[in-house]
Amino acid sequence: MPPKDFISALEVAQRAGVSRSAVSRTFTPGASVSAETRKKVTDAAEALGYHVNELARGLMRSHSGIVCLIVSDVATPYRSALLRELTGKLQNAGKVAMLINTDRSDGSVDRALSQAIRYRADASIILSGLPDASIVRLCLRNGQRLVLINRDDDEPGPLKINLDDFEAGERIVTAFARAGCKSLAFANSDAGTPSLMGRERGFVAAATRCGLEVSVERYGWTGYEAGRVLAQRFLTRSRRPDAVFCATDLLACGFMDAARHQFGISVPDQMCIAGFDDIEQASWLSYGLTTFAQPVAEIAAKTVGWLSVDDNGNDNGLQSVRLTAELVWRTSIRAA
Amino acid sequence: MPPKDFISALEVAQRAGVSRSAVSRTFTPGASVSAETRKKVTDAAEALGYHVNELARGLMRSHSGIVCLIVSDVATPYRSALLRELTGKLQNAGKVAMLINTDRSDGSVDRALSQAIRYRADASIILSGLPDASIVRLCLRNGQRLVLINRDDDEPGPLKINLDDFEAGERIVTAFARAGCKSLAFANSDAGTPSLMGRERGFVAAATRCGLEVSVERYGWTGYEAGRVLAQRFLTRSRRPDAVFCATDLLACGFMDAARHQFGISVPDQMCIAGFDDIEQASWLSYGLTTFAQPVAEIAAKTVGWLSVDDNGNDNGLQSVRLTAELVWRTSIRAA
DNA sequence: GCAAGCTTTGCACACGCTTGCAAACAAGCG
DNA sequence: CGCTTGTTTGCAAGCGTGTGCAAAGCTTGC
Repeated sequence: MPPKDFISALEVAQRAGVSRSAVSRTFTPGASVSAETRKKVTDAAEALGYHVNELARGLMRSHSGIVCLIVSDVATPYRSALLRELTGKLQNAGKVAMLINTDRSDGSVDRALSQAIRYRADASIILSGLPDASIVRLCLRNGQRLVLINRDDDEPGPLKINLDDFEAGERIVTAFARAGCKSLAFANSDAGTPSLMGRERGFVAAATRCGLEVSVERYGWTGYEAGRVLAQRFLTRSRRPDAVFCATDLLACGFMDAARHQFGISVPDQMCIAGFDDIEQASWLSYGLTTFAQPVAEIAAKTVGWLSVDDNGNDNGLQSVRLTAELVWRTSIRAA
Repeated sequence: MPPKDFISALEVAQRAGVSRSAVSRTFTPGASVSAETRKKVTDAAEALGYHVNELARGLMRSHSGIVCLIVSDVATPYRSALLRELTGKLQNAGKVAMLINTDRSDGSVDRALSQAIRYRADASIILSGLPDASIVRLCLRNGQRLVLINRDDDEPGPLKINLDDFEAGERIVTAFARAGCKSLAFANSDAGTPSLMGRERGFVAAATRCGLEVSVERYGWTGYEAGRVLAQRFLTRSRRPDAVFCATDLLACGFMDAARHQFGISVPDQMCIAGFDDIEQASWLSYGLTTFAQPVAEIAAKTVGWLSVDDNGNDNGLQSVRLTAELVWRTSIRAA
């Protein structure tokens, strides 16, 4: 197989009998080409299998069409759902998604952003971790847009999208109270991210305000296994809680499974459970988890919309978006 | 904020007091630079916040470092797990992943490949759908490598990675037989992909060979909901199967949930269930699903390994890899 | 028929980088 | 010291594209 390089605009031009600028303009929306030459060009391009070289194009224009998605734990239900929405909407907006995995190590996000710069990405969307302020400034200085999702940074410049975590924590307390629960518990990961802590603080605040007993445990990462461990901790106590709010649906699934299958507890009769995210599994028959829904579609829409506003124009003052997580009722909290 | 363009190698060169070539060579592994000038260059680069422009670099070199992942239904547990492995290993190999979502519409994969060409990707990995032969040839002709995962095409050129689906179907029959099951069922999606059909054919073949009763239903897409519908179909029959092999873990979860919660069937006492993929949920306490494990790590390793063999050298004859899916035993099939 | 206005087209430069080539330089050897 | 060999370094020619500028072509109105 001869690794003959790609067809260039020059070859198309020669075959079509026009100048190279003509073929360039043919593939540039809004450029001035007569219908006749356009036809000649597209025909030749078709015949030769010509495809514009976006790398070269990105070299000339200041934008590449690339948007970096910086994320850890891609395989997690909530993360992958958000990924689906983002990539889909980005494609519809004519952008292309570059996926960068981070781990939880230090500097991981910084390395990702550095890659975004090397590929001259138009924007970076950060779903996990928090980058160093200096590299954030570097990105912004070069016209790269930044979106922080659920990251709660207050540096000006990036668009910040956050949920009403604190209020959700409060709201679920009243739901538990209405179900007649007296002894509340919050099962958290010890990752300590602002979203998780916001939910916790709202929950504890509302519980004490209502005069309800409340206790908190934190363990591991926000996954199923951690939920089981947390159940172990809460359910081997002398006095068990009768309502537990898990910081994450995955935690909730693990917690519920342990409660039912290892401790023989009946949910929601003996214990009410709620989660956060509304991952697909929350709706499965085995769980029927009452939970707060992350508005992933809306998050993605807001993000991509902000990226698509006119470049040359005003920086439209939007700096921060706050969305509310709706509580979707299923069967893990008993009726009042 | 002044959209002052990115720092170029020229500016670094001027500040360092060397030629532009020197800074280029400093960032090109294996190029000839003295330790002294390298130091001057890296210092200047650091001070100025210089980052190599990979777009321009990809214009010169014949490879861009970009690898396209073409996939539909990213948010699915198996798909996202594979995605995690692939992106991780690609990054370790110094490549960068470009994610392209496809839907199930016609030409969707072709459009994705066309984008891969426009960005001069070094390779494309296709996890969903099957591209048109003509565009495959176009990719290959231009030195773009292609990997088809579980797609079962026989065009020469791409690397094809497949599982022993047929054999898995056979193996699970003997497991069912050993558990004393008499009436077998296969719950499939009607997507009709080669992997799914392979599992079905292997299952049916082995069952009839063993003289066991066997019936097949196909419905919808390979998700949880389809599993519930399939359960409905099988379990409202006059004669219920006592063992069902689901083409996919998601189908199995839906099936099992419906069987237990809607039909009050006890698994595995009254009915044995097996799945395929070994998604995370299969190991959750509520399911304990006995299933075949997709060797995602191995698939990713084989893929990235193949992409990393020396370009200039031989095309190393490898064209097709066949991996085996190990059966992982849990509790959804009763012991013999 | 001519001037004015608009559209189309080609030229040529720029984008930021890599790399072959040859000059410059350093070192080893008789 | 001269010759040879090996290492650095700068020059300049690209890579494939977009786009300003001016020339050319076409249309319109008088």
